[in-house]
Parts: sequence; structure tokens; C-alpha cells
Amino acid sequence: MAKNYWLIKSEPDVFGFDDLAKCKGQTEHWDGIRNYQARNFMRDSMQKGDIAIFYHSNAGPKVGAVGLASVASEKAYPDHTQFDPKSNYYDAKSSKDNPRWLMVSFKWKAAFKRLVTLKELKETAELEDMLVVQRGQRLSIQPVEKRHFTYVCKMGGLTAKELKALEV
DNA sequence: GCCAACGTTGGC
DNA sequence: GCCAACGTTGGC
Repeated sequence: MAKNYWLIKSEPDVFGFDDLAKCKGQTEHWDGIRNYQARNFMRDSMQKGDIAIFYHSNAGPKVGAVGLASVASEKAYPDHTQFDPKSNYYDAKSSKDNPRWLMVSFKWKAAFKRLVTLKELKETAELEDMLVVQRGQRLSIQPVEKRHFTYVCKMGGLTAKELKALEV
């Protein structure tokens, strides 16, 4: 099956791209997604090997795309934080028999050579249809068209050769 | 910290 | 099923 492309948002103050790089195996589970649309993308469309643009939100002047990560889990699986009453992500209405919230694991893949800011993305005509630049777009997991994906990677300084070597 | 835009909840 | 109220996201 062909690869899908995504954009995942994270606040660098909470869990940034560098934090993923420091994780064991450079892999971490992506807990805390509490939006049905994002959950459905993980459940229905995400597959191991898919590639995501890692995007830093809520980061002042540093808002933007910083690198790439790949889906490391075979498929989506229950997010354990929904069952933990002490967690911010606790959901009393979810049950272990029928978990409401899912997550996948992501593996750090490659850093862009430079930050591609949201401002730049918005100023790029080729990306005008990309979800992340649309006004009021809050989805934390977004599908990305391949043409947009490749274009953002190039803006981040990755050459075609490097992308090929990364099996993107 | 402000606030516009958005998603969810729940009364009716 | 409508929609007002509320809580959250995220750019600025």
C-alpha cells in the first residue's frame, strides 16, 4: 500500500522534536489526542512507515515545520492515559472494553536543515491549499498531499537525493 | 496574556 | 436535531 503523508503538531515546551530524538530508540507513543477527526485518521488511515512533518505549535516566532518522523507502530492502539484518573487526558466515559481514544508511535526520522516557519508556509503559493495554513485550522494530525509534503521538505533544505535515501 | 475560531456538551 | 454555553487551540 502506498505511503500516506501527515503533519503532526506538538508544543515544543511540552514535547518537541528534540525530545523525540532523545527517546529510547528515538520512538515515543503519541498520547493525548482527544479529537475525533484526528483519532479517525490514526485508526483508519495511518500505517507503519507513513511519514509526518513534525510541526511546532504555540512556539512564538519559532512556529513551523522542523523535521520528519515516521509511524512506528503497526496500527493505532488504545491510549493508556484515558484510563488514568491522575492524567490530564483522563476520560471517565471511556472503558477498557471499548476505548474511546487511540494513539500511534512515532520515530524520529530527519531534521530539516532550517526551520520552515508558518509565515513562510503561508507565503508560498504552492502551499495555499495545505491544511496547516488555513485559518482556524486546529487539527493536531492532518493529512498532507504528497506534492505539499515534498515542497515543505525542500524548503527545509532536504535535497531530492536525501529524500530518496530516507525512503520518503 | 488576549482572543478568534473551533469542537463538544447538554438542555430543550 | 438545534443551538447556546463552554472549554480548548494556537497564532500573535
